Amino acid sequence: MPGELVAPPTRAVTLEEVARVAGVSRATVSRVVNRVPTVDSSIRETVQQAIDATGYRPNLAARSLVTRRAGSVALVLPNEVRIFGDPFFGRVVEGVMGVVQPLGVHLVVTLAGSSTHEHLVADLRQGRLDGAILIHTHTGDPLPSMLANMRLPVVLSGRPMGRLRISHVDVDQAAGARLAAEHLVGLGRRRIATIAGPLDNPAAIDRLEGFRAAMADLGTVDVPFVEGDFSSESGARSAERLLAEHPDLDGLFVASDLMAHGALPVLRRAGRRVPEDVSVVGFDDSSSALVCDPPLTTVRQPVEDMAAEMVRLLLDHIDRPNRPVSSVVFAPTFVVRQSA
Amino acid sequence: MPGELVAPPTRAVTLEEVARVAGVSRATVSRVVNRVPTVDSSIRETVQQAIDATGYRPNLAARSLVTRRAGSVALVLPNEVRIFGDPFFGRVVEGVMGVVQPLGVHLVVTLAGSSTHEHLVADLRQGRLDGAILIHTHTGDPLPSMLANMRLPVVLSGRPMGRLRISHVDVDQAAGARLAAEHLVGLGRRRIATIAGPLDNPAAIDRLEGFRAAMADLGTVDVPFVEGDFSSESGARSAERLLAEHPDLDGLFVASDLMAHGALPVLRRAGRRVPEDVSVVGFDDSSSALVCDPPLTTVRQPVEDMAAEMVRLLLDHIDRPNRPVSSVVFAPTFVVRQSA
DNA sequence: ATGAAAGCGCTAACAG
DNA sequence: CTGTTAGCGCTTTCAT
Repeated sequence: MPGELVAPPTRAVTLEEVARVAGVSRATVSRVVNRVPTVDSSIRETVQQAIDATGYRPNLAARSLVTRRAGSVALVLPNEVRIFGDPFFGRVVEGVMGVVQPLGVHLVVTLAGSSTHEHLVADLRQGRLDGAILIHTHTGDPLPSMLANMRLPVVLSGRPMGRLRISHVDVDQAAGARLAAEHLVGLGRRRIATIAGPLDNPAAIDRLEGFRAAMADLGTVDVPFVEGDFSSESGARSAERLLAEHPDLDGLFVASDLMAHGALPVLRRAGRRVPEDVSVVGFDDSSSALVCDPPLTTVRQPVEDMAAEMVRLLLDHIDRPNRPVSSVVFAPTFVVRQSA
Repeated sequence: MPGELVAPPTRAVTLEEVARVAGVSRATVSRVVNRVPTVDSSIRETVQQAIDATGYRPNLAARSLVTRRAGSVALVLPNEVRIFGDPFFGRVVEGVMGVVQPLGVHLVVTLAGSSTHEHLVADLRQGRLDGAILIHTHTGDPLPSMLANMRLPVVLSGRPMGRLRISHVDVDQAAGARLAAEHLVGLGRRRIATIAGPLDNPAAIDRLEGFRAAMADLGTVDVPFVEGDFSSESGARSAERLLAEHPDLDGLFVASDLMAHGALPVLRRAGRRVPEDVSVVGFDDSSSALVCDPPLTTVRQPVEDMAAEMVRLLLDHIDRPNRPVSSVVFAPTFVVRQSA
């Protein structure tokens, strides 16, 4: 009966039916589906054929009801995603999807915010969500500690503030800043300044401190800096201030590509050519680094890899509730383009 | 016993327990939870108190098993999200979340791609997903027609190619292009050209045709154009070609902000000041419009509203499987910044 | 208006 | 190694 297999069955196929077709019990079919090793291979064969013939697909709701596993994890994005246009996001999603999708695990996206928190906690506790990945959680955000205290599976991007014990993934911020310092100094720059991120943010702190430490090692103990907020607009404002206070500036390390993106036009309008008059180095290697004029030399974070590692950690926490907290730190790389 | 209510219950509260506490049957509690009107108000009251006291939350898996509703919808993003850095994405998610979150519906994000297609179709058919929103689906992508043929709830962003009958929401592309044309001509520009998007894309086609039609109405029948691919890099290449072929260019309509972003530096390096020598108008009002130098005058799509409308349409399709296909078209607005 | 009971499709003891 | 059985927590007739 050609055509029968391609036509969508009106009614979903159940374990029961497969069992009937294969002439075995539901339990056996279930074992085959779940790859339980202790099944006679000839029976397994028969069952598999019945599965293929019927087009059986497990009903996840039913499974979820008994296993108490939802098969979905939350990705909690900072609200700034919309404000700043989030150049990061695509890379994060890609990295996460790479591991989650082959497993058939759903990625539920959520925007941080108090009303979300309640839903998130409820969903996690109800078992509608198995765990959560928190991206760039805001300082003072109670969510990380709340989830950690409830012993719910959670992984953070970036180190947590304070002494919170939560699994997280980070890039070696200080090492990245050092790469920038070495490059700038290696270029012969001597009047180097930096635009930092918001200093209530661990990543911003680590980049600034790391940069200063590296510069000190390279012989410069005093590095002028101004604090931005990671937005392109704050990059512009900060560059203006820096230029006013240090007109002889010849090197600039900007703690995010987005801020660098904002700083570049300011430099240009002030008559400074990049990279001839001042070399500028960014951080992230986000998509905005490429659309900068000139294209930005920057410290690259392996965001996709980091995101993939976050899910892996999370899934492990889900599988082994008593798994100890752990953190993994990735090495940054340096991407030389035209701005330095 | 202070502290008892705040401590997370080890075991989830079930309907059964609430029923016991309230002294009624499970069915009654279920009715209260689901706001069935035919419940005596005093009983409803009692039950509600029991619910509050126990901190009861329905188990969605159990509910889903019987209602055959997953309570989650998919958001299928184009793969280019990662390549182009997707300035759109934040706005789409925000719009969707605005309607989905209060309803407790989960948004499952997916990246377009053949391996995704199988999963998506399977999930939809098994009821693990209630419907799907397809963003900027690629031309020739079989997914839209596949889902439509299976009569699964689906909504598209942008009009479908061909004669496919699928619910969708779009912005009035031609009207947007007309706004650009009128602005440019109103500025006194007479040597106007345009950088189009990929012409296998409905939006790109509509913008180009709309622009030409408007220009014709304004007295110019021949508008030079070159075809880009919506990426910033193609914007740069296209601007180069246009400048080479039409050095006297004084007005430019670029079919996406990202391409305009790429075109601007090319103009500058060619010695053309924007907006003094050439006025440029973009399309989208994505985040990249703001980081352009100078900030981009552009045609704004009400992306958040459009996204919200997409979910509303989708949820309606889910609720009423025989609901007729419909499309809603939003009016663009014009945002004057400094590039024109 | 409320309760009793059936059953959604699946997994997991427990026997055999 | 396989089958039987008992639920998982909820909604929904069907009686009452």
